[in-house]
Amino acid sequence: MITRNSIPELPETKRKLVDAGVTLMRARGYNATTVDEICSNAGVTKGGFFHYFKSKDELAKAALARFYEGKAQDFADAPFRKLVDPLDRVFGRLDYVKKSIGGPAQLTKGCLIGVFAQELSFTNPELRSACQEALLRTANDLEKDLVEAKALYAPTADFNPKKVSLFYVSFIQGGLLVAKAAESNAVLMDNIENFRSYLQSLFGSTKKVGKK
Amino acid sequence: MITRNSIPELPETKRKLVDAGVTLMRARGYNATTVDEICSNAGVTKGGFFHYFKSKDELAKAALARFYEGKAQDFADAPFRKLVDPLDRVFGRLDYVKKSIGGPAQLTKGCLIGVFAQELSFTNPELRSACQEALLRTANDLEKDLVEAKALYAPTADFNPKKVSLFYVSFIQGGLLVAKAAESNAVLMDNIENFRSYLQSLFGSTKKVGKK
DNA sequence: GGCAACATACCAACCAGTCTGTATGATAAC
DNA sequence: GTTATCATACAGACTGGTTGGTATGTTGCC
Repeated sequence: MITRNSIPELPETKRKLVDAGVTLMRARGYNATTVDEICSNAGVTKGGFFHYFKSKDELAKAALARFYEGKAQDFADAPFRKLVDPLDRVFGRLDYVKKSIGGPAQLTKGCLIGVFAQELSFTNPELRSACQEALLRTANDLEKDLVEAKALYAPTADFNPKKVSLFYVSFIQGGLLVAKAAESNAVLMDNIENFRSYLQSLFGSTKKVGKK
Repeated sequence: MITRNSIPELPETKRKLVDAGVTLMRARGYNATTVDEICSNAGVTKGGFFHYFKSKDELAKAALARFYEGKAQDFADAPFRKLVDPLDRVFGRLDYVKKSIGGPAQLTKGCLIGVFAQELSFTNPELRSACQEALLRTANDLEKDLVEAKALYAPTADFNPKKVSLFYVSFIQGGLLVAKAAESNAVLMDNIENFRSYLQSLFGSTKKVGKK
């Protein structure tokens, strides 16, 4: 379960531990990140850590939740949300993702959800399930706009908004992975443009495309 | 560097160790797989392991190479290679991937390249680079057919075969990741169909599509 | 007899988690 | 308003198990 309302009132120390966990585990993964590292990174000692978390595992759950909530919040507040046309929101989302990734030069730090899904799915059922939920919610977020846009502009078109949304989540996650290996975000940028082009073909040329 | 010609003549014991490494690390990742596990899985003791490998790290490199070579061999031998029409080969590849994944029910064990890329890119430069090379080669394999097909059927079309190939690698890797988290291959299957649909839009309706 | 191909025992480092201690602030008693 | 009580929030030393790697055999083949 990803609990909302967990953001507002975290003790300072606990929040620092979670943040350190997010940062370190994004880069090194779960197993390669030690509790001691998290502690020193957060400026806390072991006593502090285990005062707030029963185990390393539990911190990982908190880190995943915090990471997801943070991203969800970013997207909830993003400018493209205010667009009235659903298809504008779809393309606006792509623009927003591109912008938040930064230029091809800037290194992306990776997605904690993807990291955990890859590393822990076969060994940690709880975290696997949490990753699944986070990924599905991300897809669902796009799906809503896609359903609306389809009803409005291409009601008879032969595509499934849910599947297209999962396709979106897939190439983003895969793009992040390839970007890590290639030490370049160029792939991610290009992927988004390919997806944009695909969406344009699905919606015909009924609408103007996203800018830039 | 991924060395070819490493497949033919491996000592039986060494081969078993590498195979065990591939199997275990595909599921659990690098850090969560212990040398002892690999040994017992291969029916060898520690002495045997360190007789053939200087370190766990070196086995991982061998495992990655073997995994890639195996996959490359599969694709090199696949029936779609014999098709004379490049666009047929492109769609034939998609059919082949679908078939080798199996039905949505069957669980995919994941791609070692993706696992290593995710887990080790920031901590192990050598393996990161090896993953990059493996991913790029995979993309390049499709790219060749795509270039030919474009020259033949859509020479003026506005798409970049290299970028489309990396898009392909991305959604496959991302699809595998999501499939792990969701414990279902359905996403992968759907992704391939979406990509097929995208390719059809890129090539217009000039050619028949790949068969089911 | 010498070397490759292992087996077995062993070790030192590491690491998640524990235990005990202490500082601080709230609360209650008087 | 001062002291006793207690809980929270940590600090820091410690531990037991794990793990990558080593050192020392032993066996069979050329």
